[in-house]
Amino acid sequence: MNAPTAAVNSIRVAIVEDDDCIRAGLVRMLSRTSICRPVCNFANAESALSALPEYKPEVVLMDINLPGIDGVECVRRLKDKMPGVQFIMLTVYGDSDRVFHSLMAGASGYLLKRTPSPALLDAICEVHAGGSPMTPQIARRVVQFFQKVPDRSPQLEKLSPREKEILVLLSEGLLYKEIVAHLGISLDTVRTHIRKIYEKLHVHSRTAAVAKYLDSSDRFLSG
Amino acid sequence: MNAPTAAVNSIRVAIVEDDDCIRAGLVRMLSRTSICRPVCNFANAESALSALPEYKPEVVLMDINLPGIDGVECVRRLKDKMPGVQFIMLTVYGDSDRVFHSLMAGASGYLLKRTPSPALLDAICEVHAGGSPMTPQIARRVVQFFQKVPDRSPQLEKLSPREKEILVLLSEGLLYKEIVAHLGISLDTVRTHIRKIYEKLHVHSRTAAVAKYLDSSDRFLSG
DNA sequence: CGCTCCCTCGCATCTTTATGCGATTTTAAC
DNA sequence: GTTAAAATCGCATAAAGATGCGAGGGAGCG
Repeated sequence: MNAPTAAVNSIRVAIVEDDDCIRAGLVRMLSRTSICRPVCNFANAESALSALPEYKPEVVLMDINLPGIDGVECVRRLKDKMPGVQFIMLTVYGDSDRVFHSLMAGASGYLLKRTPSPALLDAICEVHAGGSPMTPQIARRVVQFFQKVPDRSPQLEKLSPREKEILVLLSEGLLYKEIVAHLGISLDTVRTHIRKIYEKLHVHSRTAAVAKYLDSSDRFLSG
Repeated sequence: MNAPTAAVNSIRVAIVEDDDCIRAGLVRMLSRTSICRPVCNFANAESALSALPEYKPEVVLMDINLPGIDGVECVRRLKDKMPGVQFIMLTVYGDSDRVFHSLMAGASGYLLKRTPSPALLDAICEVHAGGSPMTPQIARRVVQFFQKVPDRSPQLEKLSPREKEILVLLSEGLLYKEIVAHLGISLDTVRTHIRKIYEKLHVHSRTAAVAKYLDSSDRFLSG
């Protein structure tokens, strides 16, 4: 099974890349394998946006730097129309901001353009199988995101258990009277607790307290 | 240069793993290369916490499942004492919650125990070079974090640019009058915008709006 | 025992928000 | 060239929130 002809079960791949040379190279590379098949390719986001969906690719290789509409925005719009399609971003270097914007736009993988062909093929398979291929360098950028809150806010730790409990309810948008109903205490008691919370967090409004709370702890997880 | 003897410039690796068999296997494997060198190994977190720092490892392979203090907590405490050391978590399968807890505790890599030896060695080098090796499956878990609102909050997208702008200010805890000063518009205009925001988000208080906003979009990035 | 902290409750007052019902202008879309 | 949406402003009223002052009961500590 080394025939370069398109296998029926090969992964349908689309390419969006403005450099003619690189684009042709990718097409050629994909054509030489049986696991992938280039079904279409575009030199800019505009043409990809209008014509790419017709080809029903399963995986899209997307250059992040495109003239006009850039790769991130292109992914955002395409992902909206084709939620099941997997996008791999290609970039010349790991631009931190764009990594996140791409991931948030719906991309699943993030590779450097100088990735060798075999690794790129692996990545296409991985992303097609539900993984998120990315270079360790780029992964580190992502990982650092989860580490940037070293000591979950010193002020927050000064709150008493009851105060933390109420702060959580505040952050969920409950009215004072709803907190009253929820905790079975009087309105004035709620006021007193919140007053203390404000003192300890050095704020003067509930939204500021909530902002400080949500901004300085693991709003990510349950515990 | 195939001598199993410790090279001077080899990466100093520590191992924390409660399964004697696996631990011995890792030590043996690392001993057979010139790029790494096992400098110590422990069967539980407690002994690692007290003795590991003395050996000054550069990379630590940490089993996530340990009796008593678990691997995540162990990393948290060790990372506190040795910020420059890189930790790679080892797990039998990709447990979603623990992935994040590990990353937040300070781990940089996350691999499955069944990772083949060459790949594990690569990972040690990568983490030592500032990367974050992880399997594509685990990377996907991390990536999904940035996408966890598949259609990034339908309601939020209905907001006009100005409304989004004001919502951001609201979420930072600014008073109406502060928003007035910030945007150079009248108090009543701010009211009108916020009224529309409430309508579109189906809420009736600023905190509820902020909660909805922070809970369903990119609180991560600038724009 | 006195001290401190937490949780509870009350009253009074002032500020901030929420919302109903308007309006005009500009710009983009059909 | 009408329609629609966005951004701007105004007035009025009612609800919610912020804050000052005070106070009693219980848990824990030196």
